[in-house]
Amino acid sequence: MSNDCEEFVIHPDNVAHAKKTLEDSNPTELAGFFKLLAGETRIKILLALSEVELCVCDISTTLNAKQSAISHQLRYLRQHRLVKTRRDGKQIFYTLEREHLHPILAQTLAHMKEEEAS
Amino acid sequence: MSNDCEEFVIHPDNVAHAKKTLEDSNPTELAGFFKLLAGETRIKILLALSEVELCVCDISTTLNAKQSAISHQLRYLRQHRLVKTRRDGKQIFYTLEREHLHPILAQTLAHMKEEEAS
DNA sequence: AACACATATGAATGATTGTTCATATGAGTT
DNA sequence: AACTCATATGAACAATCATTCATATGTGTT
Repeated sequence: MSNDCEEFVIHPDNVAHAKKTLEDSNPTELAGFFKLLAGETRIKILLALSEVELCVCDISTTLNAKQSAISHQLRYLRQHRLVKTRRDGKQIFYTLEREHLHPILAQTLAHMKEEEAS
Repeated sequence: MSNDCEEFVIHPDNVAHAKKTLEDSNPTELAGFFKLLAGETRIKILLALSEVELCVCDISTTLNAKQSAISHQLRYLRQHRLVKTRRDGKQIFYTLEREHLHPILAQTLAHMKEEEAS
């Protein structure tokens, strides 16, 4: 019935090392960051914005998705500083907030073309 | 009532460009990849394995999590070729499958230390 | 001021994902 | 062969997340 392995340390050195590695990182933040990129709609938005500025309307046309779905995702991206907005009349234009773009994401977006091109 | 913006193209050039960018990438695959990293438990497992080999028991001790939760996540990581296994008697040891580790993830794991250390 | 358009948002619904419990499998030990 | 330990897995449940619909806000136009 019991699974005592959780009460004994089987490989103390490795476990100690792994625990230290964990403590030295920030898994929660990391996972949170990847969650942003883990949605197809959000990734599409980021890719769509990777070279041009688009208004909400353009984005929903591009992705062929409902305006409100896009708006909700944009809010999420906005809150996490991945995109920024500019109002022009009735329209609101979105661009990538490149300064806040985690180097990892920047690289990813860059990588994409190369890989797909080959 | 209507929101016609989805039927008219507001900024044709930008939309065309964005559509092309989208077609040239693979958003579904990309999102799928990030989904792997978007779980706190999975990221912790990957971090824990980043420098040492661990058996399932060690991992659940390290993360202070239930064995079956870990096993389920390990299966997921295995299926996606992020980790590989080696059996030694009753125990099964997990290591990162570095060859299959997407460059993005490899960099991320490398980055971590540097950033947290500073 | 009334209207139309672009975007945002709240609430509800549906889909996806993670964890748990119970149990199965497979290896070593007696 | 019976038993124990380590891991895996199926099914149920809980939690999280994305999308929809209805409606609100804010801007420009008549």
